[in-house]
Amino acid sequence: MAMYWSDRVDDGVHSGARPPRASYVPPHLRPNSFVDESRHRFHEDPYAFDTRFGRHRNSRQLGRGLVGRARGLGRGRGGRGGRGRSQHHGFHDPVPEANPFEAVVEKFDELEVLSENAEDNEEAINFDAYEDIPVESSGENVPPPVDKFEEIDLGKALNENIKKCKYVKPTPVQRHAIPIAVAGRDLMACAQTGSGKTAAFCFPIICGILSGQSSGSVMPRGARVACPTGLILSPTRELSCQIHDEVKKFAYQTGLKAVVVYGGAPIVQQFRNIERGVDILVATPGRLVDMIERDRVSLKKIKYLALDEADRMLDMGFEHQIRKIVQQTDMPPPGSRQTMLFSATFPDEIQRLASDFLSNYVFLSVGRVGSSTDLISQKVEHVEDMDKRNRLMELLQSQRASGKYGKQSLTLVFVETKRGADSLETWLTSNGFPATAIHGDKVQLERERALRSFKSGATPIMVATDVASRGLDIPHVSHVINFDMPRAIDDYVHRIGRTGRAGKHGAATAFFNDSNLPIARALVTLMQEAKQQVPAWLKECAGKSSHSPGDGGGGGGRSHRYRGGSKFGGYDYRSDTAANVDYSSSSSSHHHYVDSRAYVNPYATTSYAAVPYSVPYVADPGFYATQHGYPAAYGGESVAANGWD
DNA sequence: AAAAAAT
Repeated sequence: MAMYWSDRVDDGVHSGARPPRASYVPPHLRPNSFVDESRHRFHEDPYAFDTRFGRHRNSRQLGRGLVGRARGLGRGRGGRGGRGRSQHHGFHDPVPEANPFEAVVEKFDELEVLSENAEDNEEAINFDAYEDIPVESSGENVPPPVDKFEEIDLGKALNENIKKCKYVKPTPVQRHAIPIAVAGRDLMACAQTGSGKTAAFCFPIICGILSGQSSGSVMPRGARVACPTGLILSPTRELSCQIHDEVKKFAYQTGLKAVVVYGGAPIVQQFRNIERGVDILVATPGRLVDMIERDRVSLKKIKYLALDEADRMLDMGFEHQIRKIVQQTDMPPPGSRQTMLFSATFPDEIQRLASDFLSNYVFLSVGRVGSSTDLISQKVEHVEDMDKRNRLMELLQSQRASGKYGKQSLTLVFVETKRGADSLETWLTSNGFPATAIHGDKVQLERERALRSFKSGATPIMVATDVASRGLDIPHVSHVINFDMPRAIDDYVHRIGRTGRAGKHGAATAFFNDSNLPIARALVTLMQEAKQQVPAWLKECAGKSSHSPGDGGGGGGRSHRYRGGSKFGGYDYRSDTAANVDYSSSSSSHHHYVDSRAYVNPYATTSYAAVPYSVPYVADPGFYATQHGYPAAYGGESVAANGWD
């Protein structure tokens, strides 16, 4: 890569000082805008989507730096506007911002076709299925939900990007969470897998930074400490990368810079990336701690903190690191920053831990209906360990025979151990099934290669440990097989959530035997709430199992309490904690929205999701009709989406 | 007894 400004740095200004890295120039030494801009034009030239979305190059230039200022004025909040940022990037950014939409052009083509169909079919959508969207919010003065993105002033640039993402309408979690977050409130949000959580916390962060007053990520003179304004933490490297890809799309041409850091990859390159300025840092905990300890990242400017898969982040293995990051650094305390926690599952105990990080927060729970669990046909088979491979083979053969196999119909197989993943992959491959495997013992490059190969359909089967259970948005996963059941029901929820995304149908098959008895009860409850047929033998197992780690009855160890009695995927623990004096006061309010119609939503009858659900939910009786067969309409039509979950 | 996450 050419180093445009290294000369400039070396001559004069810094002659006596330690020579900076060739790739790094402190913001105050970067060249002025006009010189830079001409170079920009040259480098940026072929923007595929420009014609596609009818954008003019002028508007792109406008978008760089000016938009923020214009918006700031428009809101009367002024302050920093575009100026603070452009001191270290924006017009001055030496590295042209890559077009984050280019990579998904194919996907857009697909989407256009599908959304046309969706419009045709719109009236066929079974809105009875959405009759009782249970949305519950609690906390003081909860900002009301919106029905359209336009109802919130997210700013011109962000609105443009939302359009480019083809998000026509907010998903339920977005409708509720975005107004809460844009109002500056802390938030604990429980929303189903595949329901658009990433955008729900990204939009407010981007919007907030753009309109904020702080000088944000401008680096101190001569220092190489990056001071991001927004921090997004996630539990796996791949998920962090995925979030980063989304953030780049949402923040495109806003002048904001998003960088991702994670382990298993050369830290030097990541240092280079953050040195160029970072407004929004996406990270896995370990690498971030490392960078903080090396004084390369400071969290003192953090105004927005988001934890994705927050329950996992506060789980035993992670809690220490998270506390270190959130409570033992120079990060501003709750109240001085805005904190948002998102997950599909939120056990009480984790909520209790999480409240340490929050200040007067709103709890939001968006229920199952219209979410992935309703769109996933769940099936449990009693299979002994020694029969699992044969049964898996039968399933795969049956899928192949019915054409539900290949690029558009991926199968994700979850196993318990890393070793198990490797051996199953080998076995599948040697039996003629193109499979790959992903787990934490593989080097990062292999992990990424496996994921790519799976996504592309080159190997339509992927064997995975729980490294792939959370958050990953892999289009076209039509079948999730729990070859080994997880120990905790929450993990089951996340695993099956890899299918049935963005309104698409999915199937989940679990191999269950006596070693899984501990989660039988929680599994039955979960399936019943998702209106799934539960085999009689499984109910019997549930009766037999004394205490499951998921039903709230168990004691000791990691606790995954599943609220059998709740209609919701999540439940504000504050509302049944008498001891919690902070929130049981009369000043707190408790909203319970049932149905997009009960809460007047004239748009609910047209399209429900950001990416319209094109497939009406109709329970497939054929799924259970045959013991081994798979339904013909398996998987339905796909509506690919990004930023879901 | 498992997976993940820093080197």
